Amino acid sequence: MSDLPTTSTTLSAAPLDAAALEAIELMFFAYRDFTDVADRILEEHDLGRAHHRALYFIGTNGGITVGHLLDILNITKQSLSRVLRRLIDIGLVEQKVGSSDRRQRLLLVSAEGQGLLDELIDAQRVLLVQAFENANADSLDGFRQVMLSIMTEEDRQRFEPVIKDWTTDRAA
Amino acid sequence: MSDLPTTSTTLSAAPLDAAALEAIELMFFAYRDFTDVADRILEEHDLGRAHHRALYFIGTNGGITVGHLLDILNITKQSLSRVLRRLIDIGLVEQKVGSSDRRQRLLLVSAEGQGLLDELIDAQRVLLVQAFENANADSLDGFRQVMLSIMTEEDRQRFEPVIKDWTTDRAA
DNA sequence: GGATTTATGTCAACAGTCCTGACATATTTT
DNA sequence: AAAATATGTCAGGACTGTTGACATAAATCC
Repeated sequence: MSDLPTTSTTLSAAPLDAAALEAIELMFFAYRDFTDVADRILEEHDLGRAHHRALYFIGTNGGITVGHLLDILNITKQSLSRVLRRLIDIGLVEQKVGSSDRRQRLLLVSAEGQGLLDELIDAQRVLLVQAFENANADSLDGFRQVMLSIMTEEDRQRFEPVIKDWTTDRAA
Repeated sequence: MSDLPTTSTTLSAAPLDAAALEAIELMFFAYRDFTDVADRILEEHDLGRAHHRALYFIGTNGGITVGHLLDILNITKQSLSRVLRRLIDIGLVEQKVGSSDRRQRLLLVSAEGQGLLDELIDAQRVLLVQAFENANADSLDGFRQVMLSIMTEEDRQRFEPVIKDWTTDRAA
């Protein structure tokens, strides 16, 4: 299906280009406002976005190694170190020596860390659920498909190939 | 339609919540990879994202005032000043005294600035057009609807209520 | 078992971007 | 003439990212 691009590409170039130009701005404003709801919570704890990202991926990948976290975040270990040190010092994240490889430091969120993470996730989840409810039922899948297509193949592989069809559960 | 939330919300809460959790990560990875293609070009010119944003909104709003640009970007004038100074000093942006209000400094991209901006827009446009082509035809509208719903009402008003239905142009 | 590689941590310095607070100038409005 | 507005700038601080250099402990290789 992706082998006949020249024909359809040429024919639909202008409208797709116009949509792409609008999408550049959609990405900017939507992402800004999306991160904003978390930033307000983080401010109360004197934490930044980098702390949020680390806490998030540690929380959703309990026992993750430092190296794997670096792979996900795509930053240097020195950058992560500063953030991680802080999260550990204030007791939001804990470290455990790896069982099979004792060089590894497995990362885990503490109860307090989970509390903050829940708060952060809830804020963004509320925003997203509202957005999904505002849009029509198929919009969610379209959104998902486009977002997956925008990212690199490497990042795309972090996601499940398909999400279960939640629309059928609606009448349940 | 947004006045009967408890019923539909409760019934579809679990699946929508799951989709929202995934969407948090979709936003993170898609936005990162989306900005990355521009960042690589900016690096060659020793410019940052802040310069990109300013250049973009000046280029797409020729003659915009400093104050209006501040409204769009939601940053302080001191932050913008540093970025703007640089763009003006290296000749990518020019200023013109306002005709009706001579206190205003109307901002315009130079020919050289437009060249760089075209390069930046092209890079992201290619990525987006590919994404739109990978996804099915309706996905674009779903993507658009969700992105619009995520942002604040204030930001949403910057967009046209509807985009012309490009799917009909496909056979043209 | 000694040499090498790997996983992690840290010190130092620099850059980009954002913020707050304080002032200054020119122009418009009251 | 006084007050408000649009813009610019100086100073200093915070967060987050980078590079480069080292250090330690543990695993792996030969």
